[in-house]
Amino acid sequence: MTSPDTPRLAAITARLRERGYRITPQRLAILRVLAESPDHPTVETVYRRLLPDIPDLSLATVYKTIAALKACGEVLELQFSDRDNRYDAARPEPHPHLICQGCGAVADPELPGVEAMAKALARATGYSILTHRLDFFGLCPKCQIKRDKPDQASPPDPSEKK
Amino acid sequence: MTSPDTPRLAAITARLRERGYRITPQRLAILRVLAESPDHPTVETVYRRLLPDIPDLSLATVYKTIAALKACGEVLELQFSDRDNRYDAARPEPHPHLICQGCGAVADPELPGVEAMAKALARATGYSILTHRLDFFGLCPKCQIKRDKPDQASPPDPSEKK
DNA sequence: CTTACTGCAAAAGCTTTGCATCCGT
DNA sequence: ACGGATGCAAAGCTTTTGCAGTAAG
Repeated sequence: MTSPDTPRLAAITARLRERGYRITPQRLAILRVLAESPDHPTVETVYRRLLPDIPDLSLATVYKTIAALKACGEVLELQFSDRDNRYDAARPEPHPHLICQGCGAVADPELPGVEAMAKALARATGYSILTHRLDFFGLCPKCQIKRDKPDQASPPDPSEKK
Repeated sequence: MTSPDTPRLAAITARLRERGYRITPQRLAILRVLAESPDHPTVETVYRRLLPDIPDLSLATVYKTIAALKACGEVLELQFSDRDNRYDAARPEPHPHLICQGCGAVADPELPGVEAMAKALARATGYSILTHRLDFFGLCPKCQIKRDKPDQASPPDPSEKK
């Protein structure tokens, strides 16, 4: 029932182990979701996806596992103050995101050039730039259509909610 | 004692008025801070700066005033989930920020090119892009120096804290 | 005068923490 | 066995909300 480890998942567990973290079944499952979900899940989403398989999983464990990943630099955290943070352990290095304000989808567009901006900025300002965040907010094609038909409005993330 | 209105402050109050919002002394003071502070203050910071002049000001009023500004599109909100949000009513349109992780300073570097990226992205993905956020995180020159002398570490925002 | 605004306190979220028990290594 | 991890519940923080009194237009 357990799928084979992807290279990325293997790299994460290796890193955690060498930092002294233990790989428990809960952690492995959480890491798998974080490393293999292309949708930048929230903590809640990770939790709910795993609950059927691990009925006594706790939200705290998901938070703590993500804290471990952050300490190792193995996850990218997209912070929001008005909604749940979202996580990407598949690509922990900073990269641009395209966020649909209709359905909440988060995509990873290919968009080079930011690194160059960072270098130019560092040169111009004297700052040492360690990381960055580039998010574009808008409406995906689907939500643009739905926006025109007020009948069937598009609630954020209709699939999995409280 | 009251400084003359800057053009930006006048524009904000005009916009609020035409939307049916009332300009109270508290609001005017809050708007003044938000529109004229170059340091992207937090709600707490706005509150503490005004407390000497308006001793019974409440935090809720600051939050509510910012909500009004957001509804009118007259303030830029930089959201963080692990610290207070920061606000810029001087330049409400999206623009890059340079954030020092040592002292918490937020600067407005001149850095064109993001708009072009947004247009290219919209074309390539079919998304309609409404806004964006570009933040660079690093250490300002001062904090780089302090980082080397562990003696006098640089606490975030040494001037005004709880 | 009408209706929005203020300040206070309570409520709401999301995230973190304390602790006893459990289980990787 | 040792020491970190888990799960539960409580605590923490920032932000929002409800309400009675107050004041802008």
